[in-house]
Amino acid sequence: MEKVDGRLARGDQTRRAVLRRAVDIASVDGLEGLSIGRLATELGISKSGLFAHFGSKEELQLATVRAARRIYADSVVVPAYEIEPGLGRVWALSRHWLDYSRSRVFPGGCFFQKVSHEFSARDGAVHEYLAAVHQEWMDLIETAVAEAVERGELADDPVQLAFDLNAYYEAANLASILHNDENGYDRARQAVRIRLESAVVPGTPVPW
Amino acid sequence: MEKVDGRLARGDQTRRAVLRRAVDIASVDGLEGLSIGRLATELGISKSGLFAHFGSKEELQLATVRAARRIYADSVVVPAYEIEPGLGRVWALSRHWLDYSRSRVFPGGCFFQKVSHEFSARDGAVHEYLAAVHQEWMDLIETAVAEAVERGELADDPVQLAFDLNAYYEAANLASILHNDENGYDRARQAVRIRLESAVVPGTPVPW
DNA sequence: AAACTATACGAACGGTCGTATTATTAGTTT
DNA sequence: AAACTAATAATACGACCGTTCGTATAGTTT
Repeated sequence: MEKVDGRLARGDQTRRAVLRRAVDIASVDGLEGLSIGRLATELGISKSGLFAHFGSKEELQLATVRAARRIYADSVVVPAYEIEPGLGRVWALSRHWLDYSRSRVFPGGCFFQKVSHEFSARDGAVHEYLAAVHQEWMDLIETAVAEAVERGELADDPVQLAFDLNAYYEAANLASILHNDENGYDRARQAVRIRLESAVVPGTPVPW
Repeated sequence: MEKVDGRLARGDQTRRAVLRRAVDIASVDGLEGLSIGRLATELGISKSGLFAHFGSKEELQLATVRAARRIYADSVVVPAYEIEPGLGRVWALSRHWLDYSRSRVFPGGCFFQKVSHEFSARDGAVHEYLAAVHQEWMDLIETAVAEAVERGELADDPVQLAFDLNAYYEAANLASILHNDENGYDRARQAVRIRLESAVVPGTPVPW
């Protein structure tokens, strides 16, 4: 993948550029709307040259999802994990998720919401990978909540609370893109706060 | 549209059959995955004959969304409106929505969640219509909540509560299709109950 | 310098897409 | 039965799809 001196081989540079563009296109038009010819034209390279990097459309789609997962992790998970475990981290996770959607890290809003719905009712490798990423994400929220419970800051079922929080995020994302306004984010932020307040152990200092 | 004796003209029968199949396909593969050739083949009619009913792909898509809206209204809104206005109706709305998703009125789960995400970041008539239907739906929940508030059964901001409830519905729908299990529905039902309990005026008889 | 590998290219393939034009059938009206 | 209208079909079009192939070039290794 990488040379010893840190530079990228020629092919990896291309691959990286392709995937950076691919995630943006897919966040708007989906992984099927992402066509190889269109991608090549937009990047000014040949269709066949691009194709050779992946070998099949499905491999391109999988690579695109993997690339999006890295960007997502950097935008949401990493910053939230800089906060100490506990209620503060749960709150940070919520804030960063909503910022990630609002700031259009992907131009079409949350990449994963888009393509998860696109592939939700099909089968194949892409569906399975997306289902795994979704589960991974839910587990991550549940863990963050469970840590806050262990510390005596929250008292609630982590699975239920994680479900609720994630529901607010996604509803805000869809509303903002569909209606092109940002009201949903305030609604979601409010929903998160109310929901956390209903679970917070009295006396716990609160991060908002 | 309809003859005086109640029978449908030949063309309307075809149109109806086309749209019934179209909503099913679109709920699985989206409105772009819904191709005219495929639709004609599955119905055993000619592509050109089918095409003549709509005149363009976009018109077919719009007609499909309108057809889905009718089915949705019959499955969710009508049954909920048989209940008296108030908390009972809000609860009925939630139950019927979750049943509508769970029972796969559309094989791919909620038609509108699917195609709303598909067209969320594009522009054109389909996007606009879907945004309007989404708003119409949110208004409907808000109204149901507001009626319960007027009756002194709930005390909360109707817009906020409607946002939260709808978020639970959609999260359950996605989880159930993506992972092919029904746990999400119980989670959502629980979330709705908890959220309503947090807003219910003490002394109000509760419908669950 | 020669041999080899990685990368990119242009051209073409069989298919399917949405759409347009023209013909044929079925139903209704006179 | 003839005339007319509504509905369906047949055929064709250019554009784009994912994919394959043969070839050219650039970079590295010997």
